[in-house]
Formats: sequence, C-alpha cells, structure tokens
Amino acid sequence: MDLDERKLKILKAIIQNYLETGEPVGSRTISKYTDLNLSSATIRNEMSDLEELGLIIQPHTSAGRIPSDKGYRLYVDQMMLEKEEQLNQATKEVKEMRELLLEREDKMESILKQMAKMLATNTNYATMISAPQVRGNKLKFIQLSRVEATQLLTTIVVEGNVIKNTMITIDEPLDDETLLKLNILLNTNLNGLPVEEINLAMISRLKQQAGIYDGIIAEVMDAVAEVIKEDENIEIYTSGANNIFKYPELADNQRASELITTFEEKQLLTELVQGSLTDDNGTGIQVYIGNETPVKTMKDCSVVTATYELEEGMKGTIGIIGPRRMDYDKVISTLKTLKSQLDTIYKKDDKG
Amino acid sequence: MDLDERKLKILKAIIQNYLETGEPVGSRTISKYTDLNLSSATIRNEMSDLEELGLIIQPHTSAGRIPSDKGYRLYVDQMMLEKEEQLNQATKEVKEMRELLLEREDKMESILKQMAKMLATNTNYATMISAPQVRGNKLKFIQLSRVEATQLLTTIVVEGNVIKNTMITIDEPLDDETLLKLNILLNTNLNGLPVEEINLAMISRLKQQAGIYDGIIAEVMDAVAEVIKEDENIEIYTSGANNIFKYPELADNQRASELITTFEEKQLLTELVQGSLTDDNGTGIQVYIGNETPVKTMKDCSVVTATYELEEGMKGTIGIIGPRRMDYDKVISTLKTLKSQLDTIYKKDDKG
DNA sequence: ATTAGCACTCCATTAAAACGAGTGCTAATA
DNA sequence: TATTAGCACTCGTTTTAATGGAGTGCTAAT
Repeated sequence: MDLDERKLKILKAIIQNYLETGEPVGSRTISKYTDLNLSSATIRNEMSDLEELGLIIQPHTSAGRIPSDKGYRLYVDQMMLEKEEQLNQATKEVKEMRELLLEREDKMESILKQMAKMLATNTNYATMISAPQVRGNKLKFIQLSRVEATQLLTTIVVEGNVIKNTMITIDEPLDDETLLKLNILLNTNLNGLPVEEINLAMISRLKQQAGIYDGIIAEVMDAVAEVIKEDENIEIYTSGANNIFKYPELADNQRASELITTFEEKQLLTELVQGSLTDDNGTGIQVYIGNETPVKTMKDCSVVTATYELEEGMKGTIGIIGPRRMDYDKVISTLKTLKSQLDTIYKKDDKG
Repeated sequence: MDLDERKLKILKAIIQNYLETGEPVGSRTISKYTDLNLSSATIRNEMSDLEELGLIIQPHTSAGRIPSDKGYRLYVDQMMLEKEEQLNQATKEVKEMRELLLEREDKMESILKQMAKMLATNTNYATMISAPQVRGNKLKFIQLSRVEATQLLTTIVVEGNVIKNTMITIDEPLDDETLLKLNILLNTNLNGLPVEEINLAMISRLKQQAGIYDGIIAEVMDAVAEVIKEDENIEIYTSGANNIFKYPELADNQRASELITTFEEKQLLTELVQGSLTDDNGTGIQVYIGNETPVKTMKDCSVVTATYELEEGMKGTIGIIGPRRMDYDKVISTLKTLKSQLDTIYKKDDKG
C-alpha cells in the first residue's frame, strides 16, 4: 500500500488538529476539517491504512487517532522542505531580540538569559540556550596587577575573549620591578600558546626562573587550569520551565518532577547541546521527537534545537522543549530566523 | 481558658504527627501516641479547647485537626527556646560543606551553587542562597590593558574584591605611552573613590584630560556603572525545586507551576532576602509560616531563612522553602549550624 | 471507489452506595 | 470533679453501577 497524496493530506490534517486540541482525532472531524469533501467512512478507511503504515496510533479501540513518532517525523521532514521560504512571518518576533543583541554586546550572559526568557514567552514552551563554546584555547593575555600591598590580581584572557580573574594573597609585598619581571616572564612564555601545550616541564621551568616567587607562578597556573575546566562544563541558561504545566500530558507529578529536575540541574542538557552539535544535518536545525531525544527524561517531549555560530568558530545551541504535539511549524520558523540573525549580526558587528 | 502544660503537650503531639503524615490527626491517634495515658475522649475535650484557642483547625466536620499558622508559630517559638543547645546533632551534615568551603575559596559562585544543592538534598526541601552583598562600593583598582592591537581590556575591582572585565574595541592602535597615561589618569582620579561620588562633572573633567581618547574614558565609565548595576540585582542560587513534588499539598498543578516560576525567575526571591535582612531578631534565623512570608506565591509554604555575615560587612541569606508541615526542628538546627560555620570559617580564613 | 447505516467497544462522566475515620454528647465511673 | 466508655451522627473518600457518547469496523447500497 502506498502513501498517496490524499493519505498525506489526511495525515497532515490529523496532526494539525491534534496539535491544537491534544485529543485523539476522529474520522468525522477530518471529514469536515479538510477540503477533500470525503465522508467520514472514507476517511476511516484511509486512517486504517495510515495506521497500518505506522504513522498514526489508536490509543484504544473506539478512540480517534493520534500521530506516532514516525508520523510526526514525516510531518516535520515534509514541512522542513516546503516551508523553506516562509520564515519571514516569524521575523517580527525576533526583531526585538535583534535590538536586544545590538544594545549591549558585552554582557553575553545577560543577553542569553533574556533571550531564553523571551523565547519561552513567545512560544509557550520551555527553552534553553547554551553559551558559545570556545574552540581555540590559545592564551591571549596574562597579567598580574597589584591591588593591595599583599593582594595580586591575575587576569587571564584566552582566545574568544573569555576572561578569568583570580585574587592571590601573598605574604610579602612585591616591588614594582619584580612584578614587571614576573609579567614579562609569563607573557613571553605563555602568550599565544594553546592551553593543552602547557605541561609540567614548562611549569617547572617557569617556576625556576621565578626563583623565590615560584609560589605565585603556581597559583597563576592554577587559575589557567580553571579557565579550561570552566570551559568544559558548558554554561546553559533555561527559561519557561513552568510552561510544561500548560500541557496536561506532561503535567502529572511524576513527569513534571523529572523535567523540572532536568532543567534545574542543567547537567543533562549538555547532552542535548552535544547532540545537536554532532547531528548536524546541514540546516543547523534538529528535531527530536519523543524517544529520539538524547535526554531520557524527555522521552515524552519533543525537542527542537538550532545551532548558531559566532565568529571565531564559537558555536552555541538554542533548544525548545515542549510536548510531542508541539507547534513544529512555528517553532522551527522562529528558530530558523533567530539562528540566521545570530549568525549574521554577530559577524557583522564583531568586525566593526 | 488557659494553655496548661497538658494542652501544650497535646498540641505538640498533634503537630509532630501532622508533620510526619500530612494527614489530619485524630484524638485516638494522640491517645496512643503520647505518654499521657489519656483516653481519646479526654483528648477530644482538650482538642476542642485548643481549637477554641485558635491553635488547631478542623478542615471539615468529622475530620481530625491540623495546626493553624498560629499553632505552628507557637510550636516554633517554643522550640527555638528549648533547643538552643541541641544543634550539635546536625553538625555532621554540615561538615562536608565546611570541607567544600575550605577546598576552593576563590569561586564563590560555584560554592554557593553546591551549597544550595547539598542543603536541598539533605533536607528534601527547596533551597536558595543569596550571594553576599557588598556594602562598601569604593573603587580599588582600574586598569586598561592591551590585548590586541585594537582591543583593550578594562579591569575594575571594587572593595570586597568584586571584579569586572570589559572589552573595548578601538579604531586606532594605542602606543604604550598613551596607555600608561590613561591608566595613571584613571587611577589617580578614581582610586579609593566611592562609586556614588562619580558624577558628570568628574567624568567630563576626565574626558577633557584624555583629549582625543575621551571615547575610551566613556566606555570605562560605562563599565564602572555596570558594576553597580550588577550589584543591585542580587545573585541568587536555587536548588531542589523539584522537592515540592514530594509534598502533595504543594504538588497540584496550579501551585507547583507558581512555585516553579518563582524559583526560576528568582526576582521574587529577592524580597525574601530583603525581608530576612530587615526582620533581624537577633538570632539571625527567621521563620515565616504560611501567609507570613513576604512572597505571596509561597503562601502555602513555610520559609526558614538564615542571615550569614562574612568579613567586610558582606551579608547573605540562606533560605529553605517547604510545606507548612516542615520539619522545623531539623531545618532550624541545620541552618543555625551552617550559619555559625559560615560566620566563623570565613572570618578565620580571610585573615590568613 | 465512495458512502450511508448500524452494531459494537470502551472511555468518561455521573450517580448511588458502602465505608470509615473522627467528632460531640451523654451517662457512667473513680 | 475529672475521666472515660459508648453511641449516634457527619462528612470526605472509595467502590460500584449506570449512563452517555465519540469513534470504529463492517456490510450493503450507490
């Protein structure tokens, strides 16, 4: 049996109706809903076929049909092709984000937080955004400054402008000359160096050259190590977790608790980020339906992610998490627009 | 009618039983539960009295009694007096936190996050911790460094060692001499100055002295302004929001959704912090029962907060949020211990 | 190939009944 | 006088039964 045009139309109608109502759809509904002018009996036959194809499911005898994961998948894939062009309509919603981005470019964290929030408000789903991950880990700049007599401030900058500060307390005050020497020592040896290449031998050589100030070197190196470590556990910002309560199929205690935990812990969400960075299909948009998602606590959800890229090879992920019956159309459009805005805006602006 | 010893004992028994079960407590239960050796009939009479005193409530005719807010209040106040000494038992739980604190003193954020988490795990309630607020806002250190030809790094340190970095992109490269001059200009004029005293007149004078580099001064001043702004919206770390699902009386969709939102937004939680800083009763521990809490979405919860103080007058708040039938005893002990550890450890360690 | 018609299934809703925990009151008791 | 046993009564909860209705699958007619 083949999936002809008409079957496809009916499947689409079923899914769209189910997305709205969350209730199983019956044949009579479709018979009226579509412009096919077919009786409910005909629809029933077709639905029977669709079920055999595994695209829709009957939760129990004498109930309407709901889409299966496979059905959603077909629908989404279909849509991704068709709607390639139509994303303009969602643009207006992203406009405000664009303004937000241009407004204050420095505070990445706050921007991402707000973006997650806005996205959650607009879509009525839970959202997450991962900060761009730095790929190149070259040290760009190291400096020791005296803040008080016995307090030194370490400032470390790595490629991608990730900055790290640490306070170091010393026993004896340092004179200006020594401080300058230490700074020169650090910079001539470490500047431009990929962090991975800093090994024990190099550290001990540095310490040797620093003489009695080897303790300071040690602390600086610790701080450098911190930068990498921080980089490993990706920063993720979430918002709109409460939105899951809007969808009864997710709102029972068991599920809700699990999902809330997932959002709060954030640890598990990194898998989502990794997944969407890996599974790149060219479009930069990923759709995980039900069990397809890499995070098991979300098996009753669907997840749409977009990978955006800033200059210098910094990649981040935006994710929208909702029920299976998510408004894929809107979500994908929104993400596509947002992604393209991010991709371009930053590139433009960073040069300036 | 008076609240004699026996009535108090019965009240206590009722509350303790209700804390465990979450179900209304009947007279028969108390008759067996206590060592008073009274029949259920006698208990009933006493309970009738307690109800008249407004200490317990009957949810409906022919149900057992549950404590009223007033009843809880009496219980808690009573306990705070009696158990002044017994807090040693909770100490062991705090030991691990102590170790955590000593381990890495630099990363306040990560410590607080972990502390919130640990507290949530131990108590099975939701928790929040606010980072210590800096009181003195004197500028301690300002520095411009060249990271790349056209990229300058601003480092600002204010009293209390809050550090802020900003990247500034300039059109024309700066020579070393100019950079040094700018640094001297900034430091001689601003060092040690309370941030509030920086006014327009001063800024324009600085700009004038900077000549064609007034744009850089402007950006630096913006960064300084940022430091204050950040300080205003207090950082709050939460954990264990999912714990509310463990208490049926909080876990219905309506309430759960509100609470989750409150935790996620964090904005509302600042009222809790402010409240507990204000309402100080000498002990540093605050107990808000039901409607007493400053956050309206928590009217069905009880909140226990502790105010801790680090050196340099930096104060922060730890809060535990759970159902009305919270294990006040344990929670208060834990918080008291934690508070005292924080109060002392930091003081000791900061000096060293 | 499509459709009308009908019997059948099964969930959801409602109604009624049984249950049980707990109270308040009264009369008996120490 | 304080305590207690006993009992009728209340009221929420759970169980069971009854009803309604949406939807299907099948068959026969178009």
